[in-house]
Amino acid sequence: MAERSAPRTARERVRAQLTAEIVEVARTHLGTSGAAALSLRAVARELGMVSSAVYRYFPSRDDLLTTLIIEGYDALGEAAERAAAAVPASDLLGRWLAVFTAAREWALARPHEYALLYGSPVPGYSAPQDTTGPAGRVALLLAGILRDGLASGAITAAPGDDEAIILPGLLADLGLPEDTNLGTRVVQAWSGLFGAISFELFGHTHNVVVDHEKYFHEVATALAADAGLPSLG
Amino acid sequence: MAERSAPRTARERVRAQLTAEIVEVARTHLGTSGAAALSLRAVARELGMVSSAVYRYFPSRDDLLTTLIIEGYDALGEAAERAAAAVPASDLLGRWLAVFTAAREWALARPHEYALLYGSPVPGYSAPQDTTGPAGRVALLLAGILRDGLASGAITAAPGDDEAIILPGLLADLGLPEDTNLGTRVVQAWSGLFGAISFELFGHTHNVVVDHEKYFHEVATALAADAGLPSLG
DNA sequence: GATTTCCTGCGATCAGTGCTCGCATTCGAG
DNA sequence: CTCGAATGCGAGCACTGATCGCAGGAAATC
Repeated sequence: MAERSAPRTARERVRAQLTAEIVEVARTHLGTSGAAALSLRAVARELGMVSSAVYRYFPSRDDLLTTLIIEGYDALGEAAERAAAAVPASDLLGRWLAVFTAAREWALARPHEYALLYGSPVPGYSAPQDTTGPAGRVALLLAGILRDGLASGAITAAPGDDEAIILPGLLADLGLPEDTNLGTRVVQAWSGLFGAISFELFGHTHNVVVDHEKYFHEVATALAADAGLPSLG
Repeated sequence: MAERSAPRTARERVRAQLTAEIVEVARTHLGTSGAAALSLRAVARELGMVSSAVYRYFPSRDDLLTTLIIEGYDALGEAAERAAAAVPASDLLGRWLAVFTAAREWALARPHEYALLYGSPVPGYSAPQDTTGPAGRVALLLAGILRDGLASGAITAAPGDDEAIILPGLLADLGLPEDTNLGTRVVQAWSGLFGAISFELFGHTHNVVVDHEKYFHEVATALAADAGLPSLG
């Protein structure tokens, strides 16, 4: 298991590359056809190999999907982090809105991949446990903004029941106090963010909202206000 | 097309009943296996007929799913309406919370059916157009509460850009003014409601929220406050 | 350097799926 | 009573995910 990250032998190198190629082709197919239509055999065909050969790299179709999910969470998280980092750290509302907008734009650019992350869980019905890390990156960003605001005094947290609602260890990890409602507000904003994106992307606001961008901005600022962010960053 | 609702001949009667039976068996299978695993052949087997016979009743698997979706929206809407009707009409916050709680409980009781409604759109990627009616019933309820509050003076609407965000004809249908933000808040609450349910059901708040019921109540009241509902109904 | 183990790809195969089509049977309207 | 429409059946097509035994070649061991 040592030196897993640095493939020494030629065999390991070509295996790593072929694995990456399979994922890449799969993501392309995912983007055009959707997750339900993703066929392991079609991926194999496009790579010029027979279907059973793919099973040397992924034990099942669901494992391939899980890889796509993890990479998707990572890509989305990185996009949000980059967008937030481009805003002055003191501009709390600006960072908040940057995270929201980046997440929406990432989703709009690849709806099927987004649906894989935040739609119905497709592999069986068990939430993949090893995806919790990458999946939380966006929420981490939002929590970080609140923590910074708390430290700088820009935010005065309202008293609340966080310790009874949010997993206590998580609050500690996030650096948030236990007797306020900041943790709840973070989760609410997180859930509201992807709820809004899902509603737009899955067509629920079709024939309801005419200016989706403006609506989204409205939701983002409302959630920011709920979390205690002052209107002027 | 006349007298569609009252089947006269024996043939029409048995056809209507068999159609209903197919849907019922399909919903059972959906509840245990999930939408992706719903097999038309399995449904046919359970009904003692051959798979091709089902095609006399539903032109395709997706049409069967569409029927399940529409019936699901209707059932969910009816559950929410009944819960809201059980609260005194003057208790605005009580009605609001009743809608929220009823929707969550409906979803928790049948996660797969809920996922069919508010998860990733499964038939191809086109949002079924004939589902927009039943799908809006919950949103209609929320809008009705705000309209009542506006009429009784319990709510004073904040000025807003609704006419630029929400489809104007819809605002008129809902009886909401055009120069406030009530329409936007309704949609935000609607989206936040199902965002919260989806997050809980799809496992995103696993290892994050410990008391889901309390958290949900918190979100519901926060969205009510955003919409202008006073804390005491 | 020779040998043996392991890795990899192949082809055949299995069970299952959605869906189509032609053939009987049966029901209901004329 | 007759004829057409509705209904069910079974075979069949093209496809899927997944398994298995077999061959060739790379890698590790002797």
